[in-house]
Amino acid sequence: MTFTAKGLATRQRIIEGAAAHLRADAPGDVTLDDIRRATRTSKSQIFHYFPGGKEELFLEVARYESNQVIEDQQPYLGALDSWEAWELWRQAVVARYRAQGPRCPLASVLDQVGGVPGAAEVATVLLHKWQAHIHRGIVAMQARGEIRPSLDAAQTASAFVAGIQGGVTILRTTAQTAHLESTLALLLAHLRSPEPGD
Amino acid sequence: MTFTAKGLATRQRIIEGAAAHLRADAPGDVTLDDIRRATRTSKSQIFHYFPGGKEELFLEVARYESNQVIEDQQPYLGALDSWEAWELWRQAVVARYRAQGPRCPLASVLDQVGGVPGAAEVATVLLHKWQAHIHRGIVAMQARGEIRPSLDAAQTASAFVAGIQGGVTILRTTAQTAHLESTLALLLAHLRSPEPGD
DNA sequence: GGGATTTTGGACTGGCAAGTCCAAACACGC
DNA sequence: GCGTGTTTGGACTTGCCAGTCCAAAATCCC
Repeated sequence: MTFTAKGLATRQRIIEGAAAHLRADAPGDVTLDDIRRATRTSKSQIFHYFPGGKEELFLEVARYESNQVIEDQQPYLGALDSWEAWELWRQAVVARYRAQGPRCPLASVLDQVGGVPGAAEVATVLLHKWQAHIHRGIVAMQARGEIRPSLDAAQTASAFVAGIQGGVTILRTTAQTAHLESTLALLLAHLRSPEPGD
Repeated sequence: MTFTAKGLATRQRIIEGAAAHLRADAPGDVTLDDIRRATRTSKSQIFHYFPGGKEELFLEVARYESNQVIEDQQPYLGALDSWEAWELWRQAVVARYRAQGPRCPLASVLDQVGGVPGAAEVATVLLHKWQAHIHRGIVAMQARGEIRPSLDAAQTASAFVAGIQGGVTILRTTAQTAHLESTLALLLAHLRSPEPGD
């Protein structure tokens, strides 16, 4: 069961085609026939390249979209070492989710796979990476004296991730970015707020 | 198509039985036969009391669970007019979600109905109520001089809702309350922080 | 008590979608 | 070219589940 170069290309085409299809409006319940149609492939190809069937394919798509989430915040997220970088990052996050609207590619695909353990793992890994970037940024800012040392970097990074996550969740159901923006504004203000008594 | 008292009791039993079933571990895809079994009713009863079928029934369950979410935070959420009340409220929220673990009753049922407009509305109404309570609490605290007047009450209430929402979402996939707790701790600290320059 | 109405049981239907299977086309090394 | 392994098409099977239907039992109201 080894794949040739052509085979691998087809496999990739299926993943990306499925991802594109899941990004479309209100995908609802997506069937393998939908994917088949969207990617101009046949049933046997899907099972040939993803022996685990639907679950395996969708997990692959979830990994793909999960990488996109981080990618879309670069280069800012990777180098939060100045107030300017933080500001650009905030704008990138808001812009990305504003453009995306209520359709969240990653959430859509995770909805499809449901509660299998692999899905939780993809989400957990993403959250960790995200939080680690923010944490590094806060520590860097503290090192250069831009953020008060008494601020709990771990707690703050955790709150950032939770706030963004919540803002995006609310965006998905209300189609409003207001909550996402409020959270980011408040958290950035919190970062900037001086030592009490300064 | 009018219902007698007995009929209404059956109808209610179906709603509550379905809610209980949806709270069980990993409900996955819930079928009407599951509900039928869990409530000791027959197919015809379900369609008799919920002519709209699965969608109507599950929306009813969602409304029921949505009320629970607010109820479980009372009486604190309705009277956030002292630091003690805020603290008790925070504890109630954390305790509730810690007890609930990764299974969120409301999220489970909303997962089942999917993207129908009614589902979004139930969620939106809940968020609004929740946010209104918090907003009232902040304004009340400002009125008695416990919170600096320069704090943007609307933005902060919005961030609270987003942060809690995100914390709960993360709890659902990681089974950890850490993010929820970080967010609440940070936001409460933000409420208490003094006027810059005081 | 009796006729009208509501409530209940559960068999049945129809459609849909995941996964299987076989055979045909194709690629690649020799 | 030839044989072996890979890739592709698509018909078919299988099982599931929402929703329908009819008839029996219970209830209500006069």
